[in-house]
Amino acid sequence: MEYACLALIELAGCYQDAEPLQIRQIAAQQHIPDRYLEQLLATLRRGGLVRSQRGAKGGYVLAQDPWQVSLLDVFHCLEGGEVGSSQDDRTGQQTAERSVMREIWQEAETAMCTVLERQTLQDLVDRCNACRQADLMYYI
Amino acid sequence: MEYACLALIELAGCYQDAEPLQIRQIAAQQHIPDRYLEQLLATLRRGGLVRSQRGAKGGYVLAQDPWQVSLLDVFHCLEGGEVGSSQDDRTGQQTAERSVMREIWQEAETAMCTVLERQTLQDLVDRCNACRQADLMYYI
DNA sequence: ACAAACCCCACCGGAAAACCGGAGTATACC
DNA sequence: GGTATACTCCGGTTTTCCGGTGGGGTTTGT
Repeated sequence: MEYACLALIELAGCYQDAEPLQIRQIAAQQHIPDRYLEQLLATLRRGGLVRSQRGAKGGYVLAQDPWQVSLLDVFHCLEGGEVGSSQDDRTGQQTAERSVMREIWQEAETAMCTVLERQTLQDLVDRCNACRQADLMYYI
Repeated sequence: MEYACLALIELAGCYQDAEPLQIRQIAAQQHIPDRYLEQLLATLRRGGLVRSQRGAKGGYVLAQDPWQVSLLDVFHCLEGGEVGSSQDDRTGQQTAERSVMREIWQEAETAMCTVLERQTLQDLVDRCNACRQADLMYYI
């Protein structure tokens, strides 16, 4: 979840370099176990968020421009495709209370999604830079 | 999480009866395993949301009026008290990316909470009744 | 050919949620 | 008081998810 976003931020930061970033580099930069990150990037690739270049000098590149990818896209990609469709339907227990609860949960989730929707990878990169700037100010 | 809310809705619906509701009844009504519901209600009791009456003819009653309890209260009660304090802090890896990600997550959570905050138990009961009415309409 | 990189599948371990079971203990009612 | 009711506390089991690891295989540039 979080690791995938960190990797994407890293990729977005080097987007204009046109050089693929390797798993090892991202993992070292963000202090993430590389073997695990590999799986996450595979998921992101299957979701069409990144493209991979195999072989020597290979690596990963963002499939789209950083300002076209929202955090919501990342979430939908990671959450297995179907999120709120975890219906049991066992014996068809559809009490009024249950459906109302689902409604509320849906509303809450939607509220969360709208927040994530208006945060693109570019925004995150910018915020990171601003954050680092502030850190430097602290030193002076 | 969800089960606790269902139970509270049930309790809110019988609030004016001044008769305590038993676990068995709630469990049967909402198709929840009763032994599990027992634990949830114990948590809600410790959180001050419900009161329990022991012995024969005992059961549970809402501790406050249904319109004074929001879903957010329920959540805070169930989420163990401390929610956002799950920081690892292992080796102090506080990269700019990580703190930015935490910020976003916080924002998303806040958005969800504000939705939950303006839904009281009374609202849910009303919505349930409206839902059932609509179901009856369907029959005609 | 060879090494650097991605690719795939399967497993492990811990944490949390969901779910029982049993031994108490308080209360109502006779 | 005695008994039945029904909550209370404590522990154990199963399931699920996430982070993490291992051991292969396949593609690609030099």
